[in-house]
Amino acid sequence: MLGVLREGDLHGYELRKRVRELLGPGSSVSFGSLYPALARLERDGLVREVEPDDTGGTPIPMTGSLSGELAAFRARRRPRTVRGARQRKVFGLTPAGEARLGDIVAEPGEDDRTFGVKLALCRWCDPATRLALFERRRAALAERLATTHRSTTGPHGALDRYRRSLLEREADVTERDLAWLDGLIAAEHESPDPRSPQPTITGGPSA
Amino acid sequence: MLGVLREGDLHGYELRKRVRELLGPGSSVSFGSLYPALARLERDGLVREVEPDDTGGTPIPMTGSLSGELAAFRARRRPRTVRGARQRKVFGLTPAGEARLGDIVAEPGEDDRTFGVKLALCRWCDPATRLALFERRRAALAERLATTHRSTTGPHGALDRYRRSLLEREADVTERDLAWLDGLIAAEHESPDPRSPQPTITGGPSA
DNA sequence: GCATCCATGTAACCAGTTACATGATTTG
DNA sequence: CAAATCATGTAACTGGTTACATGGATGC
Repeated sequence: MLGVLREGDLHGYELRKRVRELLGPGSSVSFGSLYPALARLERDGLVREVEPDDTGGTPIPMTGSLSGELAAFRARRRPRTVRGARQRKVFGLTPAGEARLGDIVAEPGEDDRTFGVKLALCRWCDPATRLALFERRRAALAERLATTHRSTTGPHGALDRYRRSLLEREADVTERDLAWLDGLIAAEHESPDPRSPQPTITGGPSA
Repeated sequence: MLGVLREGDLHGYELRKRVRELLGPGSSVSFGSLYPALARLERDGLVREVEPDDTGGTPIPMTGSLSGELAAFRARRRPRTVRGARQRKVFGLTPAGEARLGDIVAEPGEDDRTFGVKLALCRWCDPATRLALFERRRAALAERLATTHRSTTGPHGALDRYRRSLLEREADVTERDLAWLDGLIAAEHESPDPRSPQPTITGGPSA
């Protein structure tokens, strides 16, 4: 949620949609978990209700140069029955929230799910943290590959063909992920920070 | 747990180890979840405490020579301090548990995690159910591939390179999984039920 | 005016993790 | 005998899902 909000202020309903598409199909983020989580974040001072500056909520243009953070102190609950802006509560990251987001990407201990999320958000952290994330992931995958190979030739000699196939697939995916990560790491060394430059030449974010 | 018990009676401690290795590295099954779950299964009549017949539990010296202790049905909590058989409670599947296991593999709605588990256990269900499982999974992956491709060329034109790479990897893995599943399905058509035959010719378990 | 979507929440329930408590067995 | 491992549990905390309750906005 912090990572999605980093890209622009949003209200809960829209935030949920973004989170769902970020986590990919099959993800389950219900309102019953999202709103309490949002309330917790607000209580901890990581997000804050802000003026709806319409960068979020509507699928409008791109490059929302995130001009938020301004005029946030005036965010009060006045009835905004303006067309297209109902009783929505729009949230934005606080500085503390941004810091927390950086910490989350930086702190170790990512599994398959969380690594995907971190990768999707790592644009917002500094190049060193990002590279460390990649290297950590690479080490974890290498370790896993070794474990998987041990399993195939392991003590339980008699694996049925389904489990064997499962292990083979696992090894295969892990190997490819390693190569994929190597590519990411190499790209990182070439141009460590793709966010600020916004290069219109060197194959930037947009095709 | 039902699936692991299907292969032999086990006590909780050993069951946890088996479940952990079944779910692969990075899985987290704690005692605090396992024992209550086991208690629920027993309450629901899916598992039952049985005599330890040493097929599972210890790879150590067999034949506990538990002589004429007649300890059979009255497996009370009395201290059975026989060597190699401590105060363990060994559980086995009941017929209802076996049926439930079959139902679980058969019922739709598997995500990435649960499909792996089902595949690892599908040896125990009938070929038709198994094939249906594979076909369902195949359809789900095809759907996902389409979704992923829509995302790459989607409305949010501006994907940073990390997200783009993530989507490309996702598409790649999904494509390979489709091919992998096709292989499994083909193999299924060739020999639908590999549990009894145990062919020693067509590329056995060990390399 | 009624259905439907948008939008925000709350309450009951369920389940998992961590940490704790206990004790038996084996091993050095 | 002390420490490590095996083995079974319980309690507190956390957090997620489902279902429910509410209400404004939009379209027919």
